Amino acid sequence: MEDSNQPLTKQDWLEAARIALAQQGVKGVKVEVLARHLGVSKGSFYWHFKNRDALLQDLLAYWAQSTDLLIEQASGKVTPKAQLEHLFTAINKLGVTGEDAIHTWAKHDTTVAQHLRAVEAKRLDFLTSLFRQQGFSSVEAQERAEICYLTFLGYVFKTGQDTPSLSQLDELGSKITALLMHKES
Amino acid sequence: MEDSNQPLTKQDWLEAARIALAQQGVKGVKVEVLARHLGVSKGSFYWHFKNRDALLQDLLAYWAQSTDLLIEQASGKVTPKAQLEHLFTAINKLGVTGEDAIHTWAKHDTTVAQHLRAVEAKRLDFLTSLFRQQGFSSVEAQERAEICYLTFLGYVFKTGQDTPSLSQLDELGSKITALLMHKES
DNA sequence: ATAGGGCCATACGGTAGCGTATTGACAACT
DNA sequence: AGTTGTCAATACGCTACCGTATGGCCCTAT
Repeated sequence: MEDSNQPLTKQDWLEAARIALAQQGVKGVKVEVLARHLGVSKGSFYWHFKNRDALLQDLLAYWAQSTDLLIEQASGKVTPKAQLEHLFTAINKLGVTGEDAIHTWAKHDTTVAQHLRAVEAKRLDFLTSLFRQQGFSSVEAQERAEICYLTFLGYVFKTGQDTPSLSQLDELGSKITALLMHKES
Repeated sequence: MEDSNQPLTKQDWLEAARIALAQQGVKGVKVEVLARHLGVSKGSFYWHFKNRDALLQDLLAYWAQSTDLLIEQASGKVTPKAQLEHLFTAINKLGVTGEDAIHTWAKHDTTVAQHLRAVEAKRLDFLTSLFRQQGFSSVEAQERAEICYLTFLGYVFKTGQDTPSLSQLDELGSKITALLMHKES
């Protein structure tokens, strides 16, 4: 499978590993399985990577980038509401890359846990700043940011397409934005 | 480890498996590893269970019960607000049994997916009924129930104790209840 | 043409885990 | 004392996977 008669690149392996990670978790990222899936032998793998751990490390860095890109992209919008909504739609377009696998992974690997903590700090900081721009107090902004983030996490974690009314991430984003960005009085 | 010189029961194995599932995911539930952890050989395991799959099936049923118990318990409270808050505190007391592992598991096992769907339907129906009792329309109640549920999922999925302000599930429950149960006008 | 490097196949030894088969310790009952 | 049932140890074959060692093919540069 996946024949193209072209020599494989490190990126090809990374992409295959990313898919395996998203679908099967870390323990599903297996050298010989990836090799079979790419239509080569593992002799190829050990030319591109020192060992399996090296692949996993690259994979982690590869994943960590996406948050930076998303935040940078959303910062372009003008109002906080628009930025928050844009986040959801952008994530929806990208598709979710296996956040759940990363979180599960982080439970057993200290390095992964550290990276995850850093990434989540960035995400929460950005969300908090949005709510503060909306006029909420520091504490209130932080709490709403967390609820917003947890809801997002819950969504990407659910993966079941059986959500009745808020099936699309877009719709969820709109609803969340309306509920949490709304200021009374 | 875990010596007590008492003969093991099926429940002992189930409990050990439950912990392994929560910590390592399905692929972490290994017969020989559990045996080592229980201080016996796997000869014991294959007396209590036909094979690994049988254990996993029992494990799934074991998990599915908890939702029924929780809903039944929460139904005792009078107001919808109290019921919702009670859910969070009760869950907090029980500790979370590895919801994330179940969800990840469900991605590759159709049977698990079905059970999970059923359990989640129960949960959402209950939450929706709470919001309807509060006076929200059918659609609005359903949407708020989903957001509430997703937030909960996000919390149990996060597992990182680094949540700054809403670190306890109780606090999150209060905040969520206040935000979502509040009716304007 | 030939020498070297990029990319991969094959073969090997090692470990971990599943499941089976056989045997054994120990208690309770007769 | 002997029989039976409960629970567990041991030994075995099988598969999947990791990592290494070695050699081969093709392309390019000299």
